[in-house]
Amino acid sequence: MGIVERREREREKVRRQILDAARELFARRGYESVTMRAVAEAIEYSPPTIYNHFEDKEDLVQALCREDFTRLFSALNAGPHARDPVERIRRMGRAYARFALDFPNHYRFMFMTAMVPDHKPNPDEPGWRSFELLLEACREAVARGRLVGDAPEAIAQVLWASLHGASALLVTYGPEQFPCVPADPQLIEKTCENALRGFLAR
Amino acid sequence: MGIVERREREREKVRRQILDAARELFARRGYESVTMRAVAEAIEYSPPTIYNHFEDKEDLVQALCREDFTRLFSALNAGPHARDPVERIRRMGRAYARFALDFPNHYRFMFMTAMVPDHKPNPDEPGWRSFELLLEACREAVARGRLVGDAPEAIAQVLWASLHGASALLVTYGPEQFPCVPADPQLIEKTCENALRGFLAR
DNA sequence: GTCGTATACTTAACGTTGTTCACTTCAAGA
DNA sequence: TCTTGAAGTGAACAACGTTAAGTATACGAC
Repeated sequence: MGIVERREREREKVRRQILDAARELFARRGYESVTMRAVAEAIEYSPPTIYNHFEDKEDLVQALCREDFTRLFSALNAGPHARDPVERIRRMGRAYARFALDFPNHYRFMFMTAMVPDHKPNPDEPGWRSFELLLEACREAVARGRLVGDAPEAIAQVLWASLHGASALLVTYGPEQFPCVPADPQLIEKTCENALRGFLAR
Repeated sequence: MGIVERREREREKVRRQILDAARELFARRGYESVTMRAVAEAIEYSPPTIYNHFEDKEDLVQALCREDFTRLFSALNAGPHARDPVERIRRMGRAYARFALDFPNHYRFMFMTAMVPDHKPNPDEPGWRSFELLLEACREAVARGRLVGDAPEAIAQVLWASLHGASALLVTYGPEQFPCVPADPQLIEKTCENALRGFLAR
């Protein structure tokens, strides 16, 4: 009865090829440059074959991003587990920003692109799970009196928003194209630190 | 010799019609929905006519955004001129965020979309001029000892990044689709205030 | 008034995109 | 041996941005 398993494996293998080819195109040149035909050509299949594995182009890129974001969340979790929750937030912030700068097209698609209007967030999504990590650290920091001034949920959102802002500006403009004055080379670090400082108990 | 002037007026009138039709489409349904054909149909001309007034679609939308951003910068400048530079920053922040939420598609295009790689920022661009407003207020605040901890240029960038982050998250997800916990209804206000607090002299 | 000329505009088309349909092929189960 | 179901393909469709070629018209010069 290994037949259906073998078929399943073969199917999975093609799916993998599609994802890998699409990732290459997507990471290098962004959403618009991932054409179904280009992906098909890269794996030496005809374009309609992709539709046997993915509903449409958006579904394909979503799957792609979900994979890579899963890596991010491992990165957020990895490293020595700092005892101090504030230090933990700092390290997560650095890993988060590093991901944004290393995979700007993924970041753009996941955090800077409108979803379908009726899309409800889902606890299995990496976005949800990563925010939970931050939220947990904030809860602990508030419980220990290290962060003050608001509820952990609000603090976590403000911290995320601030760091997202710095990351998104760099993803959008690059360090070279800021208006008026060039981007501060430590913009991310400073934004993260300043947002924390606003909540830090003294 | 009013003939060339009249011709010029007629030409300008068509240009206006194009911009207004495109604005309607763009504001309501975003960049992708602004098709040259749809704009042409709205003004009852044939599609190629648009190319007599704009180089291509991107040029059209750029012109559109420049117009509306000019309004933003008036808004940033308007209102009673607060004596206290920190209060001025607060008010600019509110006007900025209001613009982002009122015109999310404009905001997305100007601040969340990659420009052509070789594009150099331009002092006449509204983005540049608005940042100058913020920078000026920061310089004054630092000079008066109201904000401390870094150079005015760095402070201005961190403040902008933080506020942009909150605005961009709301533009992307809307208040309903945040992961894990719903968006704090005061996210913008809190992010802005927290970023300021981090630099405030005590 | 008549003749070139420049300008605004349109029709038709090109090349590309995402996606669908009808068809073939071929292995698995009855 | 026949049937069935899935995988894969070629051709096509509609929509897109954009361009080329041609037409009409209003202008300036004779």
